[in-house]
Amino acid sequence: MLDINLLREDSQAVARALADKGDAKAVQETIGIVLMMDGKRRQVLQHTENLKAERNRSSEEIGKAKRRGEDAPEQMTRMREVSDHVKQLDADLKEMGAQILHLLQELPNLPHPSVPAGKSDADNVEVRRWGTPREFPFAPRPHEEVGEALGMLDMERAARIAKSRFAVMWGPLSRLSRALAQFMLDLHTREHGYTELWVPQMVSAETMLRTGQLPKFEDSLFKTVEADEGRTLYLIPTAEVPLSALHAGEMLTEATLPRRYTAFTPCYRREAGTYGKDMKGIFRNHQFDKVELVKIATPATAFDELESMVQNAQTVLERLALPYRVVERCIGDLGFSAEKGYDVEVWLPGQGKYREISSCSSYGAFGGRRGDIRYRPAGGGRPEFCATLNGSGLAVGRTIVAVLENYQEADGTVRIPEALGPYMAGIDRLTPRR
RNA sequence: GGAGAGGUGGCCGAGUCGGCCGAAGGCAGCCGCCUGCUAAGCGGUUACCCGGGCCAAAACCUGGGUCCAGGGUUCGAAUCCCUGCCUCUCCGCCA
Repeated sequence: MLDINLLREDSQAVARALADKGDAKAVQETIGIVLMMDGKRRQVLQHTENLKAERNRSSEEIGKAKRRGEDAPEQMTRMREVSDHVKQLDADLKEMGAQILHLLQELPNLPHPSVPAGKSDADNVEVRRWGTPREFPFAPRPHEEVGEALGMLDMERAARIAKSRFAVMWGPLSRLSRALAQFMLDLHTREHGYTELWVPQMVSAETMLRTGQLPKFEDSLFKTVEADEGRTLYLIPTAEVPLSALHAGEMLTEATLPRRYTAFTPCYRREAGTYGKDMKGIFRNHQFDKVELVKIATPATAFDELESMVQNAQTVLERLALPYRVVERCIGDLGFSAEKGYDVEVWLPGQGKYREISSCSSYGAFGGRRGDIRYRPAGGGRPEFCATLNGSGLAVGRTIVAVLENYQEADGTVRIPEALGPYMAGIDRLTPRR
């Protein structure tokens, strides 16, 4: 959520900055309405506060009179009217405030000036590349073929017991999944300074609102059905949701910042509107595992924290010897809440492309304001909103895809990356089961 | 599932028969004094949010709101009533 003061001070600058991020006209319009309503609300607010001041004064006088043993019937009658009036005005104010808040929440974050221009992911800017894609003496196959040939990836039975876009992994492949998650968590907690958390995988509608998932992305969430409709729980689409909601409404002390959290959870996504896209295998499924990284920092350090977070994600791929590139997302591809962000894309020989395996974003104070996470500055002074960041470190499902494709051999076997040695109980190669 | 207790400032905690309570006291923080260092001690100070004034901004002044949340009673609610959420204790039950 943007700071409304930004709009009051220079709405044109905000409108210009947001022009490329969404529907420029709609944004312009929203800003106009917000300012109009804000002005009106403040007028009513002043009026109301004057009445309240009068009421407070009067009530005090009445109190004093009563203690003297006197009575003040006329005053009480008059204040009764004032009170009724105030009640009505308060209700109006509440309504106006809610509307303004609602509109404010529809405005996306301002892109940082360093973010490259552009409309879609096609305009993202490659910032670095690591590793050399392996030369195959045969045509490398896509992961679903490799997995199915191994007899370890079973999309058919998964579709039968659930529906399409679900998977069953057998034996050593299943173990590979677990090994990858374990490896990533160990890396981030032991070497990158993150604290591992175990969090709810279902959260309240309120939490979904506070983390920006609702109302916009209702279509892409799975929700549960409960007897009490008011308490519907949603399955998390990413651990970012519970992690970034963790300190909602809290006041942190600067000395404890930045907080670096990581959590391994399944993620559930409806993937509505993606029919026909990445239909094969486990690249885009309704359920997948992910190790998530979340940071809560001071706004001043947010960009440094973003850079180190990307580095943390890269390290996972480097240890697994998987070639990747990093692109900086352009304004159009930045997303609603981000002020700056990078995607890490892993090389997939089966597709002959680099594909996203991690997305790291800095939300800045926009995230802290929306989630109401503040900190008290070290030297004292007024509380400030924290900056929030998040990134994948990494999506386990897609890492499996990358391993299957990059480590496949002509004979249909798949080698296990060396870094996973300690986690695979001596298995160094996946060989077809019979 | 049954019975009871409770949710107060960064933290702990007091709030009597509704008014003099944004709230005693403590801890922690900050400023100053003192002290070879440290520890201790002494004095002062510190809630948050939103308007308005002033204004480049802060400070400051001023008004309002906030004692889990939402309603209600009342001239006036941290204090009374209702609902919800959460926590704790005891009993039962299940793992």
